[in-house]
Amino acid sequence: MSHDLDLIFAALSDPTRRAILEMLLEDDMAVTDVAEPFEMSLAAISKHLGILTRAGLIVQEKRGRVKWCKLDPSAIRASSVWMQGFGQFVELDLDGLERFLAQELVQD
Amino acid sequence: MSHDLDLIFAALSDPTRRAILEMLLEDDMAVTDVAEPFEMSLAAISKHLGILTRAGLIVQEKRGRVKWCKLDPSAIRASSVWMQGFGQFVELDLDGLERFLAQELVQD
DNA sequence: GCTTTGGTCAACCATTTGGTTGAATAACGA
DNA sequence: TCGTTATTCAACCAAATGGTTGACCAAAGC
Repeated sequence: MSHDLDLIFAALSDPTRRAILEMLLEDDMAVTDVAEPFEMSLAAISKHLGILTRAGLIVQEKRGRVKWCKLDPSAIRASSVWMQGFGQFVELDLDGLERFLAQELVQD
Repeated sequence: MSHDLDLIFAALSDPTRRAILEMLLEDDMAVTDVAEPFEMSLAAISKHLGILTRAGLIVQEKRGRVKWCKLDPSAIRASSVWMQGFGQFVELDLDGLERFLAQELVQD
């Protein structure tokens, strides 16, 4: 529950795990399907998913023999809040954020 | 120059380094002064500062025998931009961001 | 029931990480 | 010039990380 920034940032520091998060942005996925595009063992992916889960970045729910993985917004929000503590940085980023929000509106 | 998210998030995953960043938010500091509140060797802090520098989170500038450390916004911005890719998350965080921005206006 | 499918566990390995200490370097102050 | 201050370097260490493989368990499917 309490968002551990150590775990969150450590989880985000690995490119495989960031790629997994980006995949889950598209849709919820089963473990096997998450593993498919990567050139590493299923066990390795399973470990990565465990790290993402412990960091609170995803949740895993077992239905039948399939374990579904889906994004959990709360941890990303926690780290994002920490970053917002860097007021001057957020201020400097307003341009980018504005562009982003404009783009969001188009997509709706 | 190219912001390496691996390095940035790995740098942010250590509590000592996040504390250092928060200290530098107050003011630029010399290496010895950065080390003062921590119960670890100066060499260890020097390593942490190296990691923050390589991640692009701070810049170090030597004047005389003193090396000054200051925040560098660009890397935080890079990671923040990556997070913004998670559109649904940003959307969920807009309330907090609005409060933050309102607070910023008061401070000006 | 038996076989396949989905996923984890355990043991292992190489590499990286975060710390230590002691020596080295470089600039300032007297 | 000499000692002090600021900082890094090098060697070392224990623990964590990211991967492997093979055995294992549980749920379907035939």
